[in-house]
Amino acid sequence: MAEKRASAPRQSETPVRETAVDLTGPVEDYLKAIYDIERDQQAAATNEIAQRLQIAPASVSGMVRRLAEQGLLEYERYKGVKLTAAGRRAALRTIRRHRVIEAYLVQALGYSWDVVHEEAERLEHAASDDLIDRMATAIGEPSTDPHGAPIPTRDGRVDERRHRRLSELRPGQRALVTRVGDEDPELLRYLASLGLLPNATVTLDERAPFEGPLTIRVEQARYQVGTALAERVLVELLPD
Amino acid sequence: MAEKRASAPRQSETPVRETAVDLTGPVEDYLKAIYDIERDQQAAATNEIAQRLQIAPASVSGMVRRLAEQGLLEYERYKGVKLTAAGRRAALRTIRRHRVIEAYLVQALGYSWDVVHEEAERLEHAASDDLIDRMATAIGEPSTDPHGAPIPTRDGRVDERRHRRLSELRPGQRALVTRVGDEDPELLRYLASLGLLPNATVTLDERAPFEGPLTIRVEQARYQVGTALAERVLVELLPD
DNA sequence: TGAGCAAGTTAGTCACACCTAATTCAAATG
DNA sequence: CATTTGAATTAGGTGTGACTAACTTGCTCA
Ligand SMILES: [Mn+2]
Ligand SMILES: [Mn+2]
Ligand SMILES: [Mn+2]
Ligand SMILES: [Mn+2]
Repeated sequence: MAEKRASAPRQSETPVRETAVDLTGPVEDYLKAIYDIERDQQAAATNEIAQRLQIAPASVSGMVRRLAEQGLLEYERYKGVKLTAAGRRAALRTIRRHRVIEAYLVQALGYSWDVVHEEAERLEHAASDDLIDRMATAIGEPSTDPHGAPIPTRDGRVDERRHRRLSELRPGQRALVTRVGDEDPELLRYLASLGLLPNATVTLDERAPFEGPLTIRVEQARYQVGTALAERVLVELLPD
Repeated sequence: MAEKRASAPRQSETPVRETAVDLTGPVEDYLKAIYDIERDQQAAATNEIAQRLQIAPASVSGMVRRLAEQGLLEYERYKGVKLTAAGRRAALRTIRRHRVIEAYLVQALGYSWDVVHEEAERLEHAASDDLIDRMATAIGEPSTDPHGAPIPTRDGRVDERRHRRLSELRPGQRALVTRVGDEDPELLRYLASLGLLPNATVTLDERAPFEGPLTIRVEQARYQVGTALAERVLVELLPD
């Protein structure tokens, strides 16, 4: 027993500005969510954070104020939040953990890709940096997780290329699947059944009007898929 | 994101007696500690629980009352606590997790035995049953952890044989090391340097009077060790 | 320009898990 | 059998992270 708890009492009299140590699980999840939202929009809105974390917007207001006081966020009331450098560093550390864990579970323990997200969502807060590094080494330092998301390096660098969505292709265009949404096990199982995995080649044949279904080809096979699915598949355009 | 939190709000109006679901990390540690103490004494004293968990006795009083209300403990004020059947089940589940994790870290990831306890102390609360089973399978379903402690089975059975301490041997007796204390990394490193690992054969040569140092032999080599060390090494007597 | 409304914040509450200080209890001792 | 004492409990308090209900704010559109 005798483990350090995150909720230990403040006993330091000197309020020294600490270098982002020992964040709680919930805080790590906030930072991840904000990092994610910020990649699309320029600032993360309260409601969007709340939706991703499945909590009430009022709860987000409170937390966000505290994180700003700790120097992890820039926050102006009614204006949304942005990560500070410290906040971004912490977010990337957690994201690295999450993705290394997912990759390890699949490659070393035979997990299927549709269930690893949930497990990683908990383990990311409990694993030490050392464990994460050992896992990464054991599976050959992969550069992406099982869903194609890039794994940040130990020192917080990450491939930030923004890919286009399968739904944005023009008929006739061929592309490489680079990354798919990782949160919905059902979606992942369905994608697998279509062969729509990272590194697969996909061609958009037709698009029905008014956000209608797309006709795609994946390695010879033809499928019709909805836009909700096509929006969650990121691709890289292939030259003709 | 979107993970289930242990600190979710109570929204059920019906106070149904639930079947021990979803315990928090601290609660799991309490149950483990109480299980451990109960193996030696007949009931776990408040102060002893507090000491093991490194928290104030007052905190234990409060927690113990809540756990009793949840049906995990039998508790009578000023009389100490005992695990109920449900409490014991939960304790053994956590202990299984802890020990499987320790074994996996050593056997699959090359950890050294002196550091795995701390890592397991956190991971035991985050890993799913499925992950634990996969880990166990991956390393061949070991029956003990790296320190010789028996791993409970999936269905909560465990080898409860009580071993004697090295300090209790009589001069001339030969014994097999079965298990050593797992919490102190320094002790573990020292034991390793003496070769005093599970499955080693040890002979007690002499014992100095008044709790004095013991002279032991481990595979030909002769050492003098203190009683504090010898109390933390469990052995099984070998016939002459 | 000023309603109306959605987004966001504040106010007040709760459970959890810890703390210190003060008090109570039980068991041993003279 | 009263006193002492150490173990245990109670009282009161804190920080975290959630909630609902009530409010403010800022933006859009008539
Ligand atoms: Mn994921
Ligand atoms: Mn998480
Ligand atoms: Mn251990
Ligand atoms: Mn623990």
